[in-house]
Amino acid sequence: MSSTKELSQLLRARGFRMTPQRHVILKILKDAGEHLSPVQVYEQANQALPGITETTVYRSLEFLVKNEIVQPALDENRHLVYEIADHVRHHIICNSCGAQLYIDPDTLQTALANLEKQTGYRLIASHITLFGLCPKCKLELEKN
Amino acid sequence: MSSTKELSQLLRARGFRMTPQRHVILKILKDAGEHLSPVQVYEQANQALPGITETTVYRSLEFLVKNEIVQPALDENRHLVYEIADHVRHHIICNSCGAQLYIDPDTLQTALANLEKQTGYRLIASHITLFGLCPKCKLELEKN
DNA sequence: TTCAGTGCAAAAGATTTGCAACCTA
DNA sequence: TAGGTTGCAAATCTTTTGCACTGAA
Repeated sequence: MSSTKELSQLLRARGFRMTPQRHVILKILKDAGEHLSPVQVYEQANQALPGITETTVYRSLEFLVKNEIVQPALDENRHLVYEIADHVRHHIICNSCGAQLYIDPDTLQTALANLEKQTGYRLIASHITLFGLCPKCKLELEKN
Repeated sequence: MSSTKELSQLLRARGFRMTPQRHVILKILKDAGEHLSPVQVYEQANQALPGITETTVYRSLEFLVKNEIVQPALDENRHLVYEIADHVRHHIICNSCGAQLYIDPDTLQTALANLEKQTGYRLIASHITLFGLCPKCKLELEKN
């Protein structure tokens, strides 16, 4: 991910600002290395920056998503979580038992590149969450 | 999608039951043809079956997901929605303006088939939601 | 008849809003 | 200094839980 200084410049160029709150939230997500719920972010942020509010955390997360710095995903309970958008990481969640499996990014890369060409959209493809059934639950359900 | 009778048998074989509530919820999602929020499902269900509770709607939706009959997705505000899992439909949501675009299913099919082979998971791939930037917002952000 | 499923009521949890004060650039 | 951002407080919306009762098979 870019340095804080680079980010500040980027945001400023877009008419926004870098603030201590956004900086702290960013650092938390970066250090976590996995997705966190808004409440988890708030709890950690409140350690680093006592007095920060949940309102600010919610607003900051939305802001960071819109600026492609942070990425939304669903956790195993289908709750909204956020993570830093600095690397590619896809995973599958089992609808039945919640088991999670991280998967080879390359398998999807070609298809996603094609999609970008077809649609003109730029994909924020650093994290795609697929739902399915893990081998164990698949067997279980197929028993009928 | 299978008939209600077939579904009843399937569920029964798994030790569960088909109830009027589940039947109504299923019909609503089927007729809607698009994803609905739990509250939207509840409102419609309450027309067809006065007295049904939101509790039941939430529990039924979770139940139907676990049995692969219904599929979770995120809407443009990143809220959880549900839809029937009877056909393939993927889409991209613009992180910035919320614009939605349905995309050619074939582009992803090969990659997803490979994934199933690699992981042993069965993917419930009837609806994948990708996040990105639409051409318009992409330009906007690229101005810096 | 059995036990999965529902309704009820309440609690808990998550998210949003308006507005004045604040502080980054 | 300007206007983007935050804190505060409250409202609102969403989701979950325990328990007794009901009804599908």
